[in-house]
Amino acid sequence: MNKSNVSSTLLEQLAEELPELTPQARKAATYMLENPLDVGVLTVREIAEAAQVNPNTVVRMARQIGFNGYEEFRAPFREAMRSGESAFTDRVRWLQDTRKSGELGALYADMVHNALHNIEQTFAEIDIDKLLSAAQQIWNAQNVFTLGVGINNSSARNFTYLASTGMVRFHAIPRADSTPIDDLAMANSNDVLIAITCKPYRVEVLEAVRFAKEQGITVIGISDSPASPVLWGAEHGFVVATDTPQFFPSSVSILALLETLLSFVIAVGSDEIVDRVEKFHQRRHQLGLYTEE
Amino acid sequence: MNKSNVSSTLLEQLAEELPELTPQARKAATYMLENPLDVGVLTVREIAEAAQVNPNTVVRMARQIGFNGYEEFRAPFREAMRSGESAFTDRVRWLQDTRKSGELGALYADMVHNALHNIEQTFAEIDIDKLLSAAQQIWNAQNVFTLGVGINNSSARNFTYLASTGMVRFHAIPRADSTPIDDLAMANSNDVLIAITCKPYRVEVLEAVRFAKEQGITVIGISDSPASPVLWGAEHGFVVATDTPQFFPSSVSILALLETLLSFVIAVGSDEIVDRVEKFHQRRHQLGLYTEE
DNA sequence: AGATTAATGATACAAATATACCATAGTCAA
DNA sequence: TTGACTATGGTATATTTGTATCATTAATCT
Repeated sequence: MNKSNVSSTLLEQLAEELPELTPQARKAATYMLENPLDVGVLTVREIAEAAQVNPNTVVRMARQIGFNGYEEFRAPFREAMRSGESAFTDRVRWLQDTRKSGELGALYADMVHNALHNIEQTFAEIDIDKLLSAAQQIWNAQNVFTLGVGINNSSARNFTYLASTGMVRFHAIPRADSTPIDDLAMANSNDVLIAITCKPYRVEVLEAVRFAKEQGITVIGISDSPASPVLWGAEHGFVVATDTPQFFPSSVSILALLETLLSFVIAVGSDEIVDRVEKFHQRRHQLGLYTEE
Repeated sequence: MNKSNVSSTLLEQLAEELPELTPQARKAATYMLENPLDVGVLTVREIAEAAQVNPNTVVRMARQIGFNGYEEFRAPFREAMRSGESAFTDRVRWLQDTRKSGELGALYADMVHNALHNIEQTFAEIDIDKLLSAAQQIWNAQNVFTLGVGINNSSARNFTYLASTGMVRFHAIPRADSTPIDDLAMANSNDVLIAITCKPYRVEVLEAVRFAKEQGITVIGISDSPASPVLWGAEHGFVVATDTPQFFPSSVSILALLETLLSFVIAVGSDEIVDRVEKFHQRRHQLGLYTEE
């Protein structure tokens, strides 16, 4: 983790001075901050082209930062790349270095290691065909309810939000001031329920799943154990890993799974979705919700 | 993404043809094999100097390998370094197997690979000391507001929910039917604002950050670029990687970062928190919210 | 041995590079 | 408005770059 390498401190400096820079220079600097590897490799014209600015601006930017020119500015980047110290070199190496730097370094490494391991484990266990058939049922459904209470509510909302930008009839439940079963009252066999709960299992969720099955709703269960009751009667079940060195479980792989599931739905759903998403964002740009650039 | 990267096969080819090369050319080739990073960065003269050969020899060597010149020979090296593929070896071998199983297998592998890579990249860039000082300020704060709109709202809620099981005065904003600034109206210099926004940046969030700074609130910014305006005036800034092969950005590493931040807060906050969490769950068990086992 | 060829180095040159210089388009104060 | 000033783009230039050419050396073979 030793980030005392030349380029990273230089990048920090660049980030600090970013607001002081002239608009075009900032555009150039922004590109370089986001693509530091390019700096070491590309020429003035090339990077100007990539950053969509005038080559001159690149040189001027380097001057505003305090160098004599682009060449001088680029030197430390090249040096960093040559010696391989440019970021994200060896994953294992920096994790090990981190381990040595005190207690918190160890905690940090554990957290990262766990996150990576959870994702690996989760996706290693999952059957692509099952994921696909779940995605198909979602695509064909009339309504899709995603149920998570407590910590998992945020995952349900995340998924629903993403899905809603391209498709209609996605609902995160329970809604505020409601209960899962109430929210499912109107659902029927054309609908899908994605139910998420991990140990210790929340009774509302299990009850909702039971209710859903009675109604003929297709149930996709997500849990942290293959023995979980949410998977019992579920048409599709996915098991995620949620370990942390902390008292709380990690939602990272649940989210990763949901994102992947959504990507499958999109793949199944063809281009229709893409168009809708574009319009969604266009509308928002027009509304001024986003800053330009 | 595709790890059948150009440079490595090129290097293999170079190694194979090494014996056929002329002595000086071999000297040059040997140096390049041992210092492939140099190739992407150095000029003919520079690398000739480094390899202790005549500049001409370098060009001739490239020709003997089958290129039109050094420039053409160097191109794949530069490209590899630009995209950062020169550094890391693939984490999970099973991903490559997956790749072969059809289109959806490739999508699956891409999603997983991205999730892993995003986490790696995110945590490789983050400075533990900064994370620690952010955690300390959170622990010492009177109120902690976590702000995310759109997709990031779920991350804010997730973090707030987790934190609230062990600590009081955490708030996810904007609350329903409210605006970020309204929710911050009561905040002051004893408080902390964690502001999350990724490209395209949401103006509400930027405005809230500006407002927060005026009020003297400590700002922790989380974004997907070191050039992001949320980081400009922020006391602490963290950059996360959010790439996906999809139209939507991934929240996975944001969540992983927040979980790690929370674990640091807990580490800073000593055992107090642990006790409270235990009581929190005991209470819930008593209330019958959980199923036994 | 000398004759022939391959390998290497020195120098020359055209293209590309970073940058200096100048012109123009905005921007703000008076 | 006008005028001063800043930011930006276009063009010119000195330098560096990759490469071609030629001279020299070393190796190989009658």
